[in-house]
Amino acid sequence: MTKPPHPDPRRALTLRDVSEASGVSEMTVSRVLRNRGDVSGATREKVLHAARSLGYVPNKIAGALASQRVNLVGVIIPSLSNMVFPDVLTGISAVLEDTGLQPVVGVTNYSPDREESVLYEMLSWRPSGVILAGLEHSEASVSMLTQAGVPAVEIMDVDGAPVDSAVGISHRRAGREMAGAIIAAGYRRIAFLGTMMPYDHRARKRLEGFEETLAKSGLVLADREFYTGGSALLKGREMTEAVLRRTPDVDFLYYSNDMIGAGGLLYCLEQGLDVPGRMGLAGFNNIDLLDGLPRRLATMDACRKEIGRIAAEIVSGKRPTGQVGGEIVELTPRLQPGDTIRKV
Amino acid sequence: MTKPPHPDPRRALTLRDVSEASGVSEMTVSRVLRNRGDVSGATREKVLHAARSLGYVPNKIAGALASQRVNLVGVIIPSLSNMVFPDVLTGISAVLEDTGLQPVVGVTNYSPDREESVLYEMLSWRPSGVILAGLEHSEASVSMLTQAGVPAVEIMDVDGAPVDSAVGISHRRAGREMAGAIIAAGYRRIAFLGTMMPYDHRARKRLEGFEETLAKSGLVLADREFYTGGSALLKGREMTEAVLRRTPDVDFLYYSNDMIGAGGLLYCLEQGLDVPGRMGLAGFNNIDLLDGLPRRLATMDACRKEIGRIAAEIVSGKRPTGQVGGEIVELTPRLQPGDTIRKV
DNA sequence: CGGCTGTATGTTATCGCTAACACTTCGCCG
DNA sequence: CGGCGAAGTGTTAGCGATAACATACAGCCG
Repeated sequence: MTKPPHPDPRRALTLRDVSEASGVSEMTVSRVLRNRGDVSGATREKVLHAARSLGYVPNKIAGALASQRVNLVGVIIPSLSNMVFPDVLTGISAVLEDTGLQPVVGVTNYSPDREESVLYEMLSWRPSGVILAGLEHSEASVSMLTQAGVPAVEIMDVDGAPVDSAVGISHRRAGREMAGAIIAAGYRRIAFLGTMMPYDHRARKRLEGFEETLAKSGLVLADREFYTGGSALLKGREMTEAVLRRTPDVDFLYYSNDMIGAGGLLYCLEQGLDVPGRMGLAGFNNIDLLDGLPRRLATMDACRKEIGRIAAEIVSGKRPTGQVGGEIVELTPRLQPGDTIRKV
Repeated sequence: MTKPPHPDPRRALTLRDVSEASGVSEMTVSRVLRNRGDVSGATREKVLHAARSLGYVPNKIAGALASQRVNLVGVIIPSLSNMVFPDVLTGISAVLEDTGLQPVVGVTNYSPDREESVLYEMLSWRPSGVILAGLEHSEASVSMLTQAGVPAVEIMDVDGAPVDSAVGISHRRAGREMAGAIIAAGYRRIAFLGTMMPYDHRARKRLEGFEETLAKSGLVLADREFYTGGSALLKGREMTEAVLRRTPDVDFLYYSNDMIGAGGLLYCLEQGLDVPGRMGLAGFNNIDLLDGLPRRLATMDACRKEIGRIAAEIVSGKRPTGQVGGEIVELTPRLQPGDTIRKV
């Protein structure tokens, strides 16, 4: 059997193949492909041509092992179907794009155990940074993060102590401010409708802040309703119906997210309720979807893209930070009164 | 300076650290951590204890290089904000979970150039398979895929020739069937509202199939309207308003996706139009959101989870396929008439 | 009790690439 | 015109793990 023009096609190409095809050393090929060091124009052309015509794709595994550098950033979030996280990812990608870093996404489904294993898996690839949602993590996760020796940014929340850096808003404060606005508008029989998830700490903190401010005005929640899973829009409807049946005199519905809020709003409008006169509504997150609703739901912007951007700046060392350790960036959520709270 | 109990904490731990801490060879540690080969119970315990107490996280980069095996599967999709792709990912993850493989997601924003660079980046990590949306790719992408020597599954679409395997539905057929149902219900002045994106090939194919069937009944589109970017729900409203103003006598609105369809539906109901009597509507995808709408939009299920599942089975070699090369799996989209098409 | 089998462990040689340094040529200056 | 710096290229030695083979030590049989 004679030597074929291309060696065994099942074997992946290596630097050596390119080096042989172009008549220079592997090192020079490596330099050309990474744009590093001095290489003459003629050699560069030769090498690039050979690499392209062979269809060579560098092996980053070997490269990373040799250089002890990995251009990946782990991003760990609870869910993709939440609308919220794609926005954060957009912010992250926008910044990372011109740093040579690349985000790798892991999803936990709000489970601390899954978070731990996703984190373990990610760290085993030795990323140059990690961004993860929330401040609550298993003990093992925290110790992995500190051991890892790379920047870790906890995002979305600042109510607590981060392992390293944190970027987010205070959900307690968001809850308090929303309660304040609702009370100021004159509503008094207020119900909460939200997720059941024991691990949605941010929704929990918003509720805590919310009730705290109600209490200061001598109020307590008139009713509360929780859900898990399913189409959020539909759940919003169903929960709203349940609350209105059970507690007909409520005058305000505070939802833990915009999606169920939108469902509730559609339901109220169908029922012919006077919104915001007889009934006020508010959600949380300021998702795009709201723009298309018959009426703009009151909500609070969670600064999602901004959070992503800043987190990415921190992991990529782009931030003009003087300090050695982590930094905490608290953003301010903006109340969007929309059309579902009475004007004062 | 004396030797500290733990060596330089900035240096990441290696097998050697664990091996020294437990008094066995690196090889034995490696065997324990991978559950491979025969290791005595006593040694296993010793090693596991040492690894845990040190907080050792294996270096998969080195492992992958040595074993020439990478437990990653690249998944390349156009967008995360589309609602569609998270479902596909769910299907993929569900299957991969018990194969030891892990999906890594890349997003192209419907740009062939970005697709090419995302693919290049992924292949440079030598994944054990690639799943990517659509059958249309740049020449370079196709050649990378064939060269890579790993299973490649093109998903969502089967109208065309795949590089290796394909799993999806025929969008031409979906368009034809929807047109058939609409005509059968007696609608005649039909408009199309959809994405402008030149690279949304699947929407294009649906429209082609749709017009084809219209033509067979001697019909042509009464109007068409396109959009790019923005909140899809809002765009659906705006486009619908534009069409109704421009062509008041249309009696059916066919949307390229459910989200804009939902916006259109809300608009029509607000205008007090008789749906589905005076005006019929249909979308595409059967997204969850529809469950919460005042009326159920007619749509067609794109079998998203199923597609993800089967694609994952193919890349993981779980499929009882006899053939050597790729296989093509065509799923059948199901028409969901909902409440926005007249019953015949 | 020699030799054989099998279990439990250690040794050696990569995997494909890059850091660090060594080595040529030049050109240019004193 | 000898020497020195810079530009361009090559050589060597790992990076941290695993495959494949080698070894050690039981137990067991004829």
